[in-house]
Amino acid sequence: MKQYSTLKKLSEKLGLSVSTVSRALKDHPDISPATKKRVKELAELMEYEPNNDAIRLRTNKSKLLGVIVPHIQNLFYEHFLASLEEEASKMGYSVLILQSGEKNVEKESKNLDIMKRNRVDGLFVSVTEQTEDIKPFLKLTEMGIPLIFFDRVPPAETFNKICFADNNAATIAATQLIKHKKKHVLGLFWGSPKLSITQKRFTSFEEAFKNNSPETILDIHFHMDVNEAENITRKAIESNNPPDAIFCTGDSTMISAIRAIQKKGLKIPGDIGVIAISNGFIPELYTPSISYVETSGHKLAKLAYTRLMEIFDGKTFTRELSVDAVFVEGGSL
Amino acid sequence: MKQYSTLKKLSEKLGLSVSTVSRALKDHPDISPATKKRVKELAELMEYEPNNDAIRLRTNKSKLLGVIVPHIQNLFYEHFLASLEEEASKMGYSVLILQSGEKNVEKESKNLDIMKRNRVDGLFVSVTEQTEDIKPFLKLTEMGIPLIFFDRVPPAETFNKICFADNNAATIAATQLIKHKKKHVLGLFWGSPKLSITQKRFTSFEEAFKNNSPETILDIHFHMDVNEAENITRKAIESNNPPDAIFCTGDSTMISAIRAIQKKGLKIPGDIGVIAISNGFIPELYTPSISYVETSGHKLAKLAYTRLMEIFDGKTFTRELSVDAVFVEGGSL
DNA sequence: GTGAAAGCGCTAACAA
DNA sequence: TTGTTAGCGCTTTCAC
Repeated sequence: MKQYSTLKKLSEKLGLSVSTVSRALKDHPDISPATKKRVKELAELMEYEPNNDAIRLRTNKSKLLGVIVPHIQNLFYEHFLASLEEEASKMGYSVLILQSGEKNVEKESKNLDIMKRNRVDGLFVSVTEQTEDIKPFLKLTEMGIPLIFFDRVPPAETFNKICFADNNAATIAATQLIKHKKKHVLGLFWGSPKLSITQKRFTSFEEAFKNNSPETILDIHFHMDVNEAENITRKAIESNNPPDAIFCTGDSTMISAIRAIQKKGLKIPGDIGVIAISNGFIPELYTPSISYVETSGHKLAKLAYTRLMEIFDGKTFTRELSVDAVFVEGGSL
Repeated sequence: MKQYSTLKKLSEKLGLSVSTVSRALKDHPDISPATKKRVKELAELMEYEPNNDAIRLRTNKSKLLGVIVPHIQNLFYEHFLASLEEEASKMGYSVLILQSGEKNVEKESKNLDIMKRNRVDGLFVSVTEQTEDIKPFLKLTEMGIPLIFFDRVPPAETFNKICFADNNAATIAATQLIKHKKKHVLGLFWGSPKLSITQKRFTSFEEAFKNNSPETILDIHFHMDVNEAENITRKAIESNNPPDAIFCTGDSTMISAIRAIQKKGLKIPGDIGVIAISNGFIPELYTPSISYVETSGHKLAKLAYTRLMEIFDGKTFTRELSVDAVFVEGGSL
C-alpha cells in the first residue's frame, strides 16, 4: 500500500530542504525558476497532495465552511446546499454538512461541537423547530466564528440572518387571494408558531386581510406533521362551510392539501383555489400548475455566502438581510 | 476574541502535564479518578473542544467520509446523502460532499484531489456522464483508500460497486408493460448510452420484450437533456403511429414526458400508459399516481455504508452489490 | 499514576 | 536563493 508523499520525502529525493520545496510548490518569488521546475516535476511524479490537516493546524485556517440544517432531504435545503457548495468551491472552500433532525436540540448542539472541533471558518445554521436556547450560538460568535442563520432563524437580534422577506411572501399570497375575491381561506402554516418565520408569515397574512378584505373568513392552522395537513384539509372541505381557497406555506403541506382535494374529487381551481410558498419545482408538476410565491434556495445561498465573505473582509457588524419573494402565476386560483 | 482551549492551557491551569490531561479526558485506566474529575471539570468550564486537525494529523485517521456526486440537487442523491450522513454520524464520521456537475470530468478529478488532501478515510463516488478514464480512481485504491462507486458506476470490474439491480428494474417495467398488453412503447432512457447503468437497463428492457412480446414495437431514445424528453414525447404522440405507453428511466424524464402528454390533452392511463423508474416521491404527486419501479436512495446509502465498514474491518476484496427494485402499482398503465 | 519527549506534515521568521 | 528552526495541538512510547 503506497503512502502519501510528503514535503520531507520530496526534499530528500531532491537534496533540498523542506522549506525550499514548500516554497517552490507555491511559487514563492525567492525560489529560482530552475528549482521550481525540478520540485514541481517530482511532486507531479510522486503524486504529492498537501496534507490539509497539517496546513490547517499550522495556519489556523480550515478553508471549511459548516452548514447545519434540520434535513438535507428537503427541496429547499437541497437547493441551498447545492448553490452554497458551488459558490464555496470556487474560492477553495469545502462545505461540511450536518443534519439535526426536526425535534432534536441535542443533536443540533452536538453538531455545533463537531463544527468547532473541525474549526470551521464560518457557519450557516437553519435551526430546529425546538431550538430556543441561543447561548450555544452566542458562544460561537464570542469566539469570533462568523455565524449566519438562514431561513429558520431565532428571534434574537444579535445575529446575522438571511431570510426571505416573509411578511412580503405572505402578503403577496394574501393580495392574490383577495384579488381573486376569496371569501373563506384555509391557511395551512407549516412549523411551530414559535419560529420567527412562522410568526411573521402569520401576522402579515392576517394583516393584509384585515386591511383589504376584512369580510374574508380566515381559518388558520399550524401543524408540524404532514398527515395533519391532509386531515385538516379533508375536514375543511367536507364541512358545511368549506373554504374557497387554501394557502400553504410549504411544498409538503401543499402536496398533502392537494391530495385531500383530489381524493374528494374536487377540481382546482374550479371548486377550490390553491396558492403556496415554494421554490416552484413541485407546483409546476401539477396541471394546471399551482400559483406560488417563489422562495429560492439558490438566491438565499448566494446572499448568505456573500455576507460571509463580507464578514471575512472585516464587516463584522450583524445584519439581517432578506430576499424578496416573487409571485409566479399558475392556474390554481 | 476568545481563543480555543488547548490541552496545554488546561495542563498549565491544573499543574499537570499535557499527557495526563489528554489521558484523563479519554478515561485512560492509568489515571486516578480524582484527577479525571478535576480535569474534566476544568475542560467543561473552559469549553475545551479537541482540535480535529491535530488529532487527524497525529493519528492518521480523519473520521471523514467523502462523497462525490454529479449534483446534490437531485432527489435520488438527496436521499442518498441524507441517509449516509445519518448513518455515518452515528459512528462519529462526518461526510464531505462535493459535486462535479454532469459534464465536468475536470471538476471530478479536482474533487478527487480535494478528497485526498483531506485524507478521507473512505470515498463514495457516483460518476459523471463523461467519466471514462478510471486511472485517477485506481490510484486511490492503490493507496488503500476504500472507494465505493454507487448508482452510476464505471464498467471496470476492479471496483466496489453498489447499484440497483438495473436489469431487474428495467425487466420489471417491461413485464408490467407486457402484462398490460402494450404494443408500442416509447422508451426514454436518461443518460449517455456509455454509462453501464444505461446499457444494462436498455439491454434487459429489450430482452424482456424479445422473449415475451416480440410483436411490441420499441421506440428507444437516449437523451441527456430534459427538454429533449419533452420534444421526443411530443413528436411521438403527434405522429401517425403514436405509442400506447411510455417508459422513463428517471424523474425528470417522466416529468417532461407527462408535461408533453398533458399539453396535448391526452389522459393517463386512458390514452397512454406511463411507467417510470423512481424513488416514488414525484410519481405519487400525480393523480392517478404513476406506476413506478422503486429505486431508493436510502437503501443504497445503507448498503454502501455497510460495505465501507466491512472494508474497514478488513474485508477488502472488491464486490459488486445490488439492491433489488420493487414495483409499486399506481394507476397509470 | 504521572511526566518527558518525539513526531505527525506543514509554514514562516530568521539566518546564512 | 536556500537552509535552520520552532511550533501549531495532539497522541503515545518510554521512563520514573
